[in-house]
Amino acid sequence: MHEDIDIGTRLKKLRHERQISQRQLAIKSKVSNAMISLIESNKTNPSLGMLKKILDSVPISISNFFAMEIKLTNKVVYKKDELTEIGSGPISYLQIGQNLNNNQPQMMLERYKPGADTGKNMLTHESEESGLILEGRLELTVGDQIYYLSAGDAYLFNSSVPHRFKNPGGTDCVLVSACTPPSF
Amino acid sequence: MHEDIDIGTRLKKLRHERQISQRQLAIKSKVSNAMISLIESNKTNPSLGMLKKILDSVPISISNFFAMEIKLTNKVVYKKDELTEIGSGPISYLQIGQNLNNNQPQMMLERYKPGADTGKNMLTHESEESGLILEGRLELTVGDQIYYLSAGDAYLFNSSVPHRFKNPGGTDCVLVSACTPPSF
DNA sequence: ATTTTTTGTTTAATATATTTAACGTTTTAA
DNA sequence: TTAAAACGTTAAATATATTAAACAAAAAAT
Repeated sequence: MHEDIDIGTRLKKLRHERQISQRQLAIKSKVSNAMISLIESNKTNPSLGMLKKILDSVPISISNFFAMEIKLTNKVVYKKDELTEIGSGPISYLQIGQNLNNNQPQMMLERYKPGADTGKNMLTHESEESGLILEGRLELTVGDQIYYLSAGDAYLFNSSVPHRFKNPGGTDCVLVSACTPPSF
Repeated sequence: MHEDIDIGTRLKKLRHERQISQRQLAIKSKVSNAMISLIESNKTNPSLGMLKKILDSVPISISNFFAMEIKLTNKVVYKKDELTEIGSGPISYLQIGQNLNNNQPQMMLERYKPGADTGKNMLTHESEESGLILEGRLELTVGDQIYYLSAGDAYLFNSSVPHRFKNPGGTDCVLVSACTPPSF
């Protein structure tokens, strides 16, 4: 159900990156060095005020501290045929990159065949998403509103609002989208 | 020096968005309702385990909870001629949306005239950026590497690495890009 | 070689987060 | 128009985070 977070290794990693000792960090943040030790070994469940005091001295924001991820790849360019297909059937999603981090935009080249539809049970996820139509027409439902877009038009909305994509036309609908953080 | 964070109103706002009462939230997250009340009125300094237990039941990540911003607009669709031009001269940047929040992808339709160049002093900012070429050719420099891309090709890299865009061809280069968080 | 610092860990003392149980107020049902 | 349920707040009980102080091990200094 509720798994606890390993803030210990997170903090230790951050501290090692900055190359400072527990005691140095303790002094900078005006906290006991014992506290740093206990947190790093996950022997305590620190309060937010405590964590903030420490992170403020680094400095790094709480948000970024928890978004902090390990760099995996140094690949930059993905040739036309190197995009990874993560869709199937009447909807194709060609994603730029693989194993995306939480702070990266998930950019995709999407193709909807005539009539293709994400379905009547609406999509919701914790992201912000944006897109721009390249070819064809798109029927976009966001909340209780229905919009019709054609080539050149664009959208931007919070994905926690229920939404749906459909190609109402007789030709393929092609669009480029970006989603932050990645939705799947 | 160290200012404390107002997680009280943050949580209250989140709870109101989801339209649930303190007690309902308390039950969902298996926490006492008193705790929710105390947190929302900033009368206590909750532990991270406590906060996570609550946020897990919403659900929302700690990172996003602290990145959470006030919604400014409910505009969803931007027609072809409603994109906002934020470039000038030989490079055109048509941005989707205005006054973007920190957690939104900044998506742009970019057009580089022949020879257009972001300049030899490289760009660096704290973001992740991605793009896909629609027309023409692009010379992309990231770190000490130079790449050549044509229609259909794409890129994805960390913007803190110095980078540069140039159109080396004789025709316009058009691409769609996404940057998280927005770089300007 | 032997202090002298600096490292990270641990224990007991104490400060405070969290719960349980009660409170008064407002909303919903009958 | 009274009863019952749900709302958010508060006080005392208790569980636990945090500190101060002492610990052994390793690194640096003399």
